[in-house]
Order: sequence, then structure tokens, then C-alpha cells
Amino acid sequence: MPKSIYEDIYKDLKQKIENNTFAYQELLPPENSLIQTYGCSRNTLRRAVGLLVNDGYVQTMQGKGVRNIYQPCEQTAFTIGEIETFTESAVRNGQQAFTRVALFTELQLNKKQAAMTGFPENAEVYYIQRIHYLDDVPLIINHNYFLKEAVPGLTKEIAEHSIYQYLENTLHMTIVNSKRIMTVEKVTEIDEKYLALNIKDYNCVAVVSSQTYNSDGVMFEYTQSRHRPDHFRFYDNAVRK
Amino acid sequence: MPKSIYEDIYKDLKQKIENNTFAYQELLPPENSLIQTYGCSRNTLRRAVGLLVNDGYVQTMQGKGVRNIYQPCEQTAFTIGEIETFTESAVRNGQQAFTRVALFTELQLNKKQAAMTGFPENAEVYYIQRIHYLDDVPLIINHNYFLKEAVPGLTKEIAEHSIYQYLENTLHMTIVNSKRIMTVEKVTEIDEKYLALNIKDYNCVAVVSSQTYNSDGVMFEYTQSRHRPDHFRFYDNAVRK
DNA sequence: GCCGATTTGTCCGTATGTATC
DNA sequence: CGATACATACGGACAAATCGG
Repeated sequence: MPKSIYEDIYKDLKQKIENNTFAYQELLPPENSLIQTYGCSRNTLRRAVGLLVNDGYVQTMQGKGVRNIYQPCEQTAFTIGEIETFTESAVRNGQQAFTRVALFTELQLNKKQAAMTGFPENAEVYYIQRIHYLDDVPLIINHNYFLKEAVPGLTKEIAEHSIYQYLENTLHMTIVNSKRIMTVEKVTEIDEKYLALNIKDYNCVAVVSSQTYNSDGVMFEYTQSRHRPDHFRFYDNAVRK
Repeated sequence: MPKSIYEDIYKDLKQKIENNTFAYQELLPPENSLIQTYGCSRNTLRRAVGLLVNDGYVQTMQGKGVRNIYQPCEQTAFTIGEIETFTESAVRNGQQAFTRVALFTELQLNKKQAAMTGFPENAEVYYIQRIHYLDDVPLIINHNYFLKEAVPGLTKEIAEHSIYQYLENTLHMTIVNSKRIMTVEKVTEIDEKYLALNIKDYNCVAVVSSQTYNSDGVMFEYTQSRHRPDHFRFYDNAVRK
């Protein structure tokens, strides 16, 4: 099912840019020309271009045109920057992903845990520890907290496969946005144990803490992802307002 | 000089949200109501709201309304997430900022440097090392590369004060966007020397590498910022497309 | 379960402003 | 100065989701 025109145009232009249809620093065809090409209105085309601007793919210049500033990234390791599953990301990069569940429990949050996660005190959650392997190397240990109320029927078997597939396909939940904070922390015993980090080497991990909301506006997940520092990259494009 | 209506509305709503005019999880007034309030068109209002969605301040729900999902952040330390000067950020957080220039040179990039920065080979640049102090604690060491062609007349004196003020006020350059990559790296001798990092403590730094473009579409700056890991936070909000 | 009212989502056409060439 | 190209803003039409009676 086709979703929307502006989205289709966005994807088409994005792909053209990634395929080097336009050289780096080259101007894209002007709005009027693209409107002709896609047979859409000006607003619709501009909306698609706006998404490319947010992605850091192009830059619009009043009076001049739209410049391609996309450069393919070196892409050595794991990538973030969107809401994307570990498995999705691995597949995209042509790598072999595997997930192991180290702990699957249910608990009621105490005050400290509530403050950390952003859930209300005494909230009932699933607490899951999972280790993500890429090409047989343990890269990430995830501490997942899922609100039971919003994610009923979660099991260890689902956690071993794909929680997000369960959320979207079975529970028909829609993930909308995810607030993240990136920090660097000392390795813990758990990190050492599961990530096989040698203390002599790195004594830190990259930590991504995220609060994820569904389309009902409820925060249903808090996750702390602890990454091996040597396989961690976080992309971002900031646009001056 | 007033810039644009949607921007004004965006700022006004943003401030209202930050000031807790609406409770967490509360619905904002519906579009039609806000259109009345601001006396603008629907498109204009929706544009303002769209910016708030990108910021992770609100969530729109078709058929229901616009929900406030803003939660004030704990705000212990240094903050990124926008294009913002070190000094700007410090002032915003009510802290005392100071910048020391450790090195100010000009150089022509070799192949390796060109690959790292994204500038063309043999490009002429200013290479500057600066240490940023917050409340007398050295937090960041910056390795700045500025394209001489685009940033003429840079001096050590300017670097000690504020390069961005020089760019915007004197050269009348407009900064548009900045692509960033966050990684974690081992501390170097330079890091240890200037950041006073004890090797026994953390042996890593948080590294933000950024390529910054001006309104002419030219990348005029490459900077590698190396942060003390214990004072580093990187905020982000990802929206599902 | 249906229907209508409310509310957000998408799309179009047009007018005007501003920067560049 | 005129032509080109992007930026802002308005108004209208219809679709889709939600909610209450």
C-alpha cells in the first residue's frame, strides 16, 4: 500500500542521491523541474526536500538551488541514527546478527529505578538483559525495561527472536519516537562478563539510554544499551534553526 | 527583525511547554483553537508543531490531539544536540566558560589528513588546538580545521575569543548544518596532558567529529572534539518516518 | 454498531517576498 | 533590471482516525 506522495518522492530522491545520480556539490534540478517530473504540487515536493535537508543529504540555498552534500560514510561498524532494530541494522550492513537472552524477569520498580527509567514508581515491567552478537562477536548488552501494561504477553522466546516484530506485528503497536542520551561509562562486571572486554584495553563503554513512545503517546520502553567502544558509531545531522 | 510567523509560534509554544503550561501527557489545544490564538493559517501552525515533534516535545495523534511528552532533563553537565557554541552552551547552563588556544598553525593537508577531514587533498587550512574550561575544569580539547579560503583572516586572538562570532558578525557567514559522528577512543598523550585525565581512572574519551557547512554549501570546518567522558552527554530524538 | 462531530494528515493552487544571477 | 529559484503564508478540499451519543 502506497503511503503518501511526499514520502515516495523523498525515497526516490534519496536513492538517486545515494546512487550518485548527482555528484557531490552538484545542484539538483530546480523545484519547478522536479514538480514536473513527479507531477505533484510545490508544497509536496518541498516537503520531500525538507526531509532530505534533515538527513543532511542536501542543502537548500535561496536564489541558487538545492546542493547535494551527501557523502557515503566509511561504514566500518555498527550504525545508529534512526529507530532501527539491531537485526535490521545488521542485515542492512550485510552482517550476521544473533541475540542471546541472559535474563528475563518481571519486577516492580522502586524509587531509584523509576527515576532512572522515567516510568512511574511501582510500575510493573519486564526486565530483560540481552546480548547482541555481530559475526559472533558480542557487541552490545541491552538492559530493556518494557511496561507490562503496554506490552502484554512478552516471553523469553519472543525476546530471543525480535521484540519489535512482536510489538508491531502481533500487538499492532506503532513506534513513534525515541529520546536518547549518549554517555560514556566505566565498564561494570556485567559488561566485562558478557562483552569479553579486557580491562587492560578499554575500561569504558558507550552507553545509549533511550525512552521510546508508541502512537498512544505512552512511553512503553526504557533501554540502556552498553556498547563495546571500539565498535560504536553514532551519526547525527544538526540543522541551524 | 522578526523572522517568520511559524518560527515565532514555535518558540512561543516551546517556551510554554518548558514552563509547564501543559502537564506531561496533557493534550495541547486543538489546531483550530491555536489557529485562533495566533491568528495564522493552518499550514503555518502545523509547521510550528512539526518542529516541536522533531524536538521530541510533543507527539501528534491523528483523531486525538497533540500530546505533551516533554520532560525536563536532569541537566548535570555539558549538553549538545544543536549547533551551539561551547560558550553559548555554558551561558545557557549558567556556567563559567574559558577557552585556551594551545596551538595555532596553518598547514596544507596531506592525503591522510584529507581523508580524515573530508577536505580535498592539499587544501590550505588553519589547524587550531583549543582547550575549553568550564568552571576552571578542562573538559574538551578541540582540534579545529578551518578552510583558509572560506575563513580568511583568522588569528590566534580571534580563536581565544570566539571563532563563530567572527564568522557570523565579521565575515557574515551563515552556518547551516553540521554532520557529526560520535565515537569512543583511547586517550592520547595530548588528551592526558590537557584534560588532566588520570589513566587509572578513564582510559577513553568521547569523540565528536563534525563537518560543518555554510550557506554557500561549502564545508568550511572539520572539528574533532575530545571530551572528558565523565562530563559528556549527547541528546537526540529520533522520529519514525 | 452506526453516525456525526472533532481532530489531525495529505495535497493542491496561488500570492507574495527575498536572494541570486 | 528582469529572470530564476527558494521561502513564507494563506485558503480550501478531502481523507483518516478517534470519540461520544
